Amino acid sequence: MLNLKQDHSTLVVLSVLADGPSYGYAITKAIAAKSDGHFKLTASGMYPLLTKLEKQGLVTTSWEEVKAEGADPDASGRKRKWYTLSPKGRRQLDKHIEAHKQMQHLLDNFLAPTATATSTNT
Amino acid sequence: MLNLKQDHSTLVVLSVLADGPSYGYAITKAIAAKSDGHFKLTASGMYPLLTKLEKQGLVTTSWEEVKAEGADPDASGRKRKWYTLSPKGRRQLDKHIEAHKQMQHLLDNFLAPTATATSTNT
DNA sequence: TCAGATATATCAGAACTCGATATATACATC
DNA sequence: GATGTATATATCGAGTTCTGATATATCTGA
Repeated sequence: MLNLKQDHSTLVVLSVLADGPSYGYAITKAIAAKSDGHFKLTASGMYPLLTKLEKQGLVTTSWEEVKAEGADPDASGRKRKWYTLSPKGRRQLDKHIEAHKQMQHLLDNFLAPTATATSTNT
Repeated sequence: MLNLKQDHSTLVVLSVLADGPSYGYAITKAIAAKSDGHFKLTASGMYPLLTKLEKQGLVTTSWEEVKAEGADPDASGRKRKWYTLSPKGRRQLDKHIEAHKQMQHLLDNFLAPTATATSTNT
């Protein structure tokens, strides 16, 4: 079980929201499912991050009541805070993906089997 | 210019040392060169990390004097602290590489082109 | 002599991490 | 109706990490 750091969390959360609006609890479940149970983003990591994304204008939010089946329509039940990826957020996701790919590419130079500097022609 | 975080720093530093012993200043230069000038690991990130690696037994160290050309052999000149990858460090490097590859693999699930959330229907 | 490169190292304010805690509803089972 | 588990959002705080600034000292070339 790998705890995600902010960089990866941001990438992953924006990616999940690119599939459509969602809310905190569902996002944590989606991340666990999509990573085959390997990624873990707990509430204490998720909510501060979502608040940050909102402040940066990458997501927009709205509250919605969760009506229980056959519940009194006037009763106030549990609430969900929905997060929707904004156009700015989508552009940011693209940037994050690009940056991630560049990072991977650059790291490849360090992951190669320790070459004994043989022939390296250009 | 990307500042490296500890996870990546560790991977990259151990990787550089896998090519042979080196010292702090040279490692920062090697990282910059190997990453085509994109990775930056400053002194304030490098030395605490090297100390940590030493404490963990991943590297062994030794001081060596840098003799100036034609200098008095008895004069005490500038010193270098050399870092050598230990067998434990090499195993740790392998583990880091493996973990990194798994992370990449898992992240792929989130980087795939999002179905068509940019819905075209009106 | 002066500037810039080499070389190691710490400091401190800021940011981040993450288990624990708080609050509340929903639902199945006993 | 009590009990436990899942759903749902959110903050706290001790510990760790990050990073520009600072300190110290040597070497090299103009």
